[in-house]
Amino acid sequence: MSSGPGAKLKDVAALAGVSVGTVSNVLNRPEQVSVDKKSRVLAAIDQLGFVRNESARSLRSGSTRSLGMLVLDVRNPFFTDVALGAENVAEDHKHSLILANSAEDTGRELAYLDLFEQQRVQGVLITPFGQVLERLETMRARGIPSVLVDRLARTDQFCSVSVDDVAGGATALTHLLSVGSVRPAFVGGPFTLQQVEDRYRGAADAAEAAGVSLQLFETPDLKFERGRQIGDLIGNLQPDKRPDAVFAANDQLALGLLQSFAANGLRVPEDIAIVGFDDIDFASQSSIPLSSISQPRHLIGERAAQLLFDEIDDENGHVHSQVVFTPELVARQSTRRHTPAITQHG
Amino acid sequence: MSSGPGAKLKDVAALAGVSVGTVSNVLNRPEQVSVDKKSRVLAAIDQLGFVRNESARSLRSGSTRSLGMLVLDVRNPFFTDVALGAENVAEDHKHSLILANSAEDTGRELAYLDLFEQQRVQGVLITPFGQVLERLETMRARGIPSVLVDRLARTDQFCSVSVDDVAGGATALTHLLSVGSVRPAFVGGPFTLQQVEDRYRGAADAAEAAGVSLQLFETPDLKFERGRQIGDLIGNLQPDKRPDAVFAANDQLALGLLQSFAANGLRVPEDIAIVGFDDIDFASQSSIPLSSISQPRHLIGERAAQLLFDEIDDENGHVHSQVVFTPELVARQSTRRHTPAITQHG
DNA sequence: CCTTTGTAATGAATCGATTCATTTGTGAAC
DNA sequence: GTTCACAAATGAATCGATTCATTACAAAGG
Repeated sequence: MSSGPGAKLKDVAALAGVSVGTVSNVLNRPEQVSVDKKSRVLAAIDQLGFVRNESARSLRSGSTRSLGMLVLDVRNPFFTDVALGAENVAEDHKHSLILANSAEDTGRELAYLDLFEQQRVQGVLITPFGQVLERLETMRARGIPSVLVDRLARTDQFCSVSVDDVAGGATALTHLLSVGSVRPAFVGGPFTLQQVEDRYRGAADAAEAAGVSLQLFETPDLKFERGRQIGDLIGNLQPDKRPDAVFAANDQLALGLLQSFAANGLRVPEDIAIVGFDDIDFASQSSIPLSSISQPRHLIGERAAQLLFDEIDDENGHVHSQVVFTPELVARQSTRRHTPAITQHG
Repeated sequence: MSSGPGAKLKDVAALAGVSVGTVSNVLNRPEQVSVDKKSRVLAAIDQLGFVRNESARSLRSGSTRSLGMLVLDVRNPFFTDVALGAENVAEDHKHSLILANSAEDTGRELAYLDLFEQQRVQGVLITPFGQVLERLETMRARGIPSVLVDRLARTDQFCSVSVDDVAGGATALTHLLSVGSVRPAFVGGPFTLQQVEDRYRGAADAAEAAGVSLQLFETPDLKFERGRQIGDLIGNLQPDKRPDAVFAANDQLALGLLQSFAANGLRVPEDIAIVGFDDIDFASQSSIPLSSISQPRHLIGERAAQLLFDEIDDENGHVHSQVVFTPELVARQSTRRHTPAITQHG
């Protein structure tokens, strides 16, 4: 198990007194090797500290045991959770997952796709940022299939795993109404983001169905700071013109609103209720625990990886499918119904 | 730029009417190739959609352009930030970074080290969990050096990049005293974690130097839930026996405390001040922004990668060094001095 | 005109494991 | 005793790029 650097298959074979083919068989088809030779080989491997050279293995065998995964932001726990789900499945298939970060940068996105191709990964999980579908098609033509994650494939050329943002938006707004809101508002943007668009549409439709109008605060991004800014704006409105509940397009914005309201002396949920989207860890860890719409992150990663292996293993018979999960409400204190009889202190 | 799968160097050479050696030169030493042949080769590459096979490249050249990085928890933004810093440096060296997650599991840790060895990465950045130093030594003997991240190397056999937790602890406690605390407490554990031990020691020493006693609430882990639990415990103490300020060993704990205090009607910082450690994003995004001790995460990753390349590039002349950063206080509302004259509302 | 020098280009050998057609060995069946 | 079937083991060919010793050619110098 110790010894000098660079022992190779040949050395192991020599020490064990067998052929290189046999050593390779011990590694790859142990059931075809007699017990005594197998143990001699294993002993030799141990003694020499032999580590198989993966480059050589995959060059000859034509298959790397790895998948590539390209996400928009590794710092975002949503994506790391999805990645962990995918990694679980990859592990079951004895593959490893190479995680890369496009950081919402077209150049980086293409560079990593190049890298994945050079590494000859068996398949790619990707949340696309730029216009890469065509590129992904040519990659598939060259034998590297891909699955879209957190994006609905509009064509039937791809498998995809996503979440029904329209339904999520509807759920959020219905919840606000159910806890007594009569002047709800939506905070989020830009509407060029499909997910923002969908979440808003779901909420707007639900409001209309209930005969309530939905106020709109459009933002250029979904960041915390922006939430604080909009929160200050809302806090300065006359109490009778101020929304009594807010649906924020994601939790970052919602946390920004929450901080601003706390600073401006607005009570949550008594003066104004808040529901976010994503249910990141910190939603539940906020001083006033934040209600949110939760996506099955781990499951998204798992399903995506399963679909990918499905295509890898059955190149021809595979039919693409679109998996759409319905997100669920997690109600917490930020939308607790305010019962006037019992004034809450906490 | 498109076309069928699997074009190889040989095909490119044939199409361009040159030898394979020349094509390889275009890829690796373009300055040694005449302009016209170079352009013909590039045209052929484009036409065939040739993508170089990285396995073959690294098998022959004996060098993979990649580093391995093994962290305790990819979900923790601290580690992703460190990884991004390391990735920047790797990129400058035209290397890619393979990020893996030991998830504080000895088995996974060893499995990934195996994987890195098989992949023949050029070097490893690691925050060790189990007893792997010996293993890392044999890896180095086989040509794969490593640098310890967020851990001080006790031997001079390794480079390491870490943070002075003792100093950080002292800073935290001194700060609490400076904003008027007379009954400070420390929350954290287990003390088998070096970092907890160090942070406590720093704080305890600072307290002693100031002639103040430091109350200790020891915890079996550093998670949010635990913080809430301890928070409830503290909240139930008699006001005159209750600490007037808490230093939490990390921000997760601190956020748990914060939530508990809010729920129990304790005002922060008026009734009790809180300072955390790590300065994660959500420290500043909490309803009551949390003071914290900030570590230069990005810089830690950069320095670690630089040290690693230093050893990779200069195998022999390299001398190991220990880089220790001093963390800095970021004071926010959770430790704002309470001036009795002006009662704060926000 | 011959030699020298230097730049471009060539292509066979090579990296280390896997594969597979072939050989060896063993026991059963006739 | 010969044949057959089957399992175990062999080792040469192979994957696709890189490397490097060698060749080709042109320009410069004498």
